[in-house]
Amino acid sequence: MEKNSIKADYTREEICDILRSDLIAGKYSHDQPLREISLARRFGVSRGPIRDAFLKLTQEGSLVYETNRGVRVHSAIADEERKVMMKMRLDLEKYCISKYIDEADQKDHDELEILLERFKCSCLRDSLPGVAESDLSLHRHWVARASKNLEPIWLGLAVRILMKYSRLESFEESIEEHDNIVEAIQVKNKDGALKALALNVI
Amino acid sequence: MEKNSIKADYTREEICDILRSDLIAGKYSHDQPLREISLARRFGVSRGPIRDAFLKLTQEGSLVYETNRGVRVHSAIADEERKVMMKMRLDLEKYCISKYIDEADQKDHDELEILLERFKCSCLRDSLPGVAESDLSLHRHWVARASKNLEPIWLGLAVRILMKYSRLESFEESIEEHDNIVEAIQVKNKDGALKALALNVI
DNA sequence: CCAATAAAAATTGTCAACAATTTTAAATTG
DNA sequence: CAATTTAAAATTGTTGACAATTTTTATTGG
Repeated sequence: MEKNSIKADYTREEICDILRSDLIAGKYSHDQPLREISLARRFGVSRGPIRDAFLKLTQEGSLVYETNRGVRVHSAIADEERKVMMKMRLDLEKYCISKYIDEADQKDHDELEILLERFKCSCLRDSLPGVAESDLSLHRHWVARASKNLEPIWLGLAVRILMKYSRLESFEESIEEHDNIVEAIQVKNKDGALKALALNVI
Repeated sequence: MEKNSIKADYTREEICDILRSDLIAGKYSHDQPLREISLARRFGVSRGPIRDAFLKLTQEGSLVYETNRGVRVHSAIADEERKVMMKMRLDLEKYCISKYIDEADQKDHDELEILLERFKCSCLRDSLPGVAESDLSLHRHWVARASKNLEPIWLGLAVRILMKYSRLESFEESIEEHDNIVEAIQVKNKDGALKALALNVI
């Protein structure tokens, strides 16, 4: 019944993704330490894969690591820092969407539609963890398709930005914003897509 | 005699830093795989710490990881991607220098001077690995002092940018550029520092 | 009762062994 | 000889054990 008590065997990547969406959803409070052993039990693996996931999330910036003391949730970012990050993320994602419009094929468009649908479902039915995860997946789709090089950089920005203001969003507004972005992409309207993106990201 | 045959016990962080500067210096060719066992022997540790370092460098973007196949050196970034990254890095570092000028105390300025001196020595005496490493350390100083949150993001950008064009730089020019940046910082001349930075980073 | 010290518990750091997978080399077949 | 199959080697994935460190608890002395 309880999600966390499922004892399937998870891979490193799955563990990392699950922890990331937990963090975005605010499931752990700021500065709270994460323990290797308890998470190892939760995911039914040994400490190795947990440590791997910690390292990745540390590099992304959502966790902080101190020698011999393990990791804890990063403290909240300041408004000024958030503004810098937003600007960087917007620049990056603009470039990616522009490239995506040029290069995406039918298969990409199909996947895009599925991800958009999944995001809408999450907004209507799920609670925050699901919404955060599907929002990230949707944006990640065009970023990853445009540039595998920029993807990890984008992810680090997006996660930290989401961690701060994940609570207050109006879901209906968010659905409309994403509808506008995807619609513009589908008709290859670059200007429209970039403007819609700017409204959503800032 | 040979650097790589030294068998001291290195920590995870040291291994990560050494590998990073090796990568920046172009010591490994593109798409070349890095093997856990041979590096474990080189650093006199077991595979665990090597794996940790691989994960960090993968997240930064200089290595690529594939399941059951390990890591290999990332292929070179395209010019367009590099331009996007440069813009992001410049924005980020401008914010950091501006904040650094406001907040740095005497101890910071002392450290800054030492790092600048070390960079100059590297330019005059060392080969590329040393220059890349001390260049990164110098910039990292004001970034880390201004924001621990932005530091990992900056590092990811700086490393990828350095990896592409690390061979052709003129060292004398680079010394002058960094002299100008640090001098402006020391007299708290924000405009001058930001302009000097823009000349160095772009 | 409080502070300082000492013992115990909890946690992280590292390692070596084994399992699973991939790559390379050898053998087989047409 | 080339293509396929099979066996061997190399490499990564995971685990449990033990060492080193940190944190918590218990003890002691004033």
